[in-house]
Amino acid sequence: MTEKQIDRRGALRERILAAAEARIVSSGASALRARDVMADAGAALGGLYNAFEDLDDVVIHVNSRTLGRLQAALTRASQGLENPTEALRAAALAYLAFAQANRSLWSALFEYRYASGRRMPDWHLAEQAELLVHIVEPLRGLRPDWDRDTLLLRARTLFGAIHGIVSTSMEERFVGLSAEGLASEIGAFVDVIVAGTVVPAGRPIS
Amino acid sequence: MTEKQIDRRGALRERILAAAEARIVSSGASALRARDVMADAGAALGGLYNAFEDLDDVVIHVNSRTLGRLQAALTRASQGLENPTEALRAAALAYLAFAQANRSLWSALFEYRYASGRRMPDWHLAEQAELLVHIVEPLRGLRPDWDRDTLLLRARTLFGAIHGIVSTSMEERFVGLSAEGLASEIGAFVDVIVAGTVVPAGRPIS
DNA sequence: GCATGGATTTGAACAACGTTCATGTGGGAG
DNA sequence: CTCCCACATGAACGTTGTTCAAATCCATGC
Repeated sequence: MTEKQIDRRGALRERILAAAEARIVSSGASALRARDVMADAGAALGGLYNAFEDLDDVVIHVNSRTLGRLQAALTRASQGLENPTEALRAAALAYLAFAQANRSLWSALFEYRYASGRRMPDWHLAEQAELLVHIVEPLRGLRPDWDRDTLLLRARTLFGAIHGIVSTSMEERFVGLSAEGLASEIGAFVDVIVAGTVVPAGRPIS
Repeated sequence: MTEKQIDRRGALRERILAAAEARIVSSGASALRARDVMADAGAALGGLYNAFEDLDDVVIHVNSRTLGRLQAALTRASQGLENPTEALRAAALAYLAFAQANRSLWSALFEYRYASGRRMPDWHLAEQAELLVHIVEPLRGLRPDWDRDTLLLRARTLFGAIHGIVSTSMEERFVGLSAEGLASEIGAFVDVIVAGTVVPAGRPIS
């Protein structure tokens, strides 16, 4: 394959991803249609299956981009914060802010269900696992006595907890809550976690 | 409408719900097909739209049943426990156990997405809100100083957190964890919450 | 320039889906 | 017994994602 062919292929992939992302932003991932995307991308319907495996594959790649932006937002929010509690709060609040500012893309990332039988590809699972870094590091400052496995385990649990609070609220499963109210609630939640996690005063690390 | 007609109508609804539930259990809600359900129920395809509004409506009614069983399991788990911490742990562990024992039905209840534009009916939202009772009561024992609104707010947050831990784990978003490991992790999480929530010793309730 | 051949692009065709609707039917009212 | 209407039926419809034979493109060799 020549360089120009690679460019053409890459350009089509790019146009498809841009079109799919725009449609997800405006109408949600569940309303994404192969015909709409390819019309927006300016190519024939069948071309989708030259550039990607199928429509789910397109969504996965859009999700990968969204994840990159989420990672950047979390890094930006907690960089330079030495205090573990502040870092944890900043990361949790940045997570919430990103979800609120990118509802549809965030829903596609965490709620979209692929066609039956499909599993998320390993490379995308690995990308998602890197979100835990933003929790592991503050947690290490809070509990220097925990080993790597314990840190990772607790970070995963804490991520699930914060994600659950955010998603339960975004789905409006129970009564709605204002954006600011939710932020202060998550701040309070992080404080409770920190208060219950720190090494008890006067009890030396064993 | 005569009584016999009501019986006939009710019997068909019942057969449809039973068939849909069985198919969700064995293949998941996303693989539910109107034709399969009606074949199992022993009626013509179009009959579905006499008994229910549409296929989503069938899923909602299956979900309502599942929710009833979940409610019963939670009530059974925490009844008679006076200690708030124990009651909270019991409810959280029962929630996890139910999810693990009823994977597909649980996923349908909390992850199924209705056709675009549809909202969950109010009566089903109200049913789901009753789950919070199992958290509000122990929380009231832990913090008698909190008023009704605060209790409800914190209960909703805590529900979202526990739900998030369970669902993150069930989706195998990160590395998998054994069933027992997850249970002990949730137990530890509840302990952390309780430790960070109780009225600080020596500080009188104001 | 031009012909060649393999790769890519195309869009008609296909199968599967939820939903609708004209038609058939069964059972209670008069 | 006859009417009548509410429910049952399944063929038909529109919309999907996906496939594939045919058309087209483009780098290469002469």
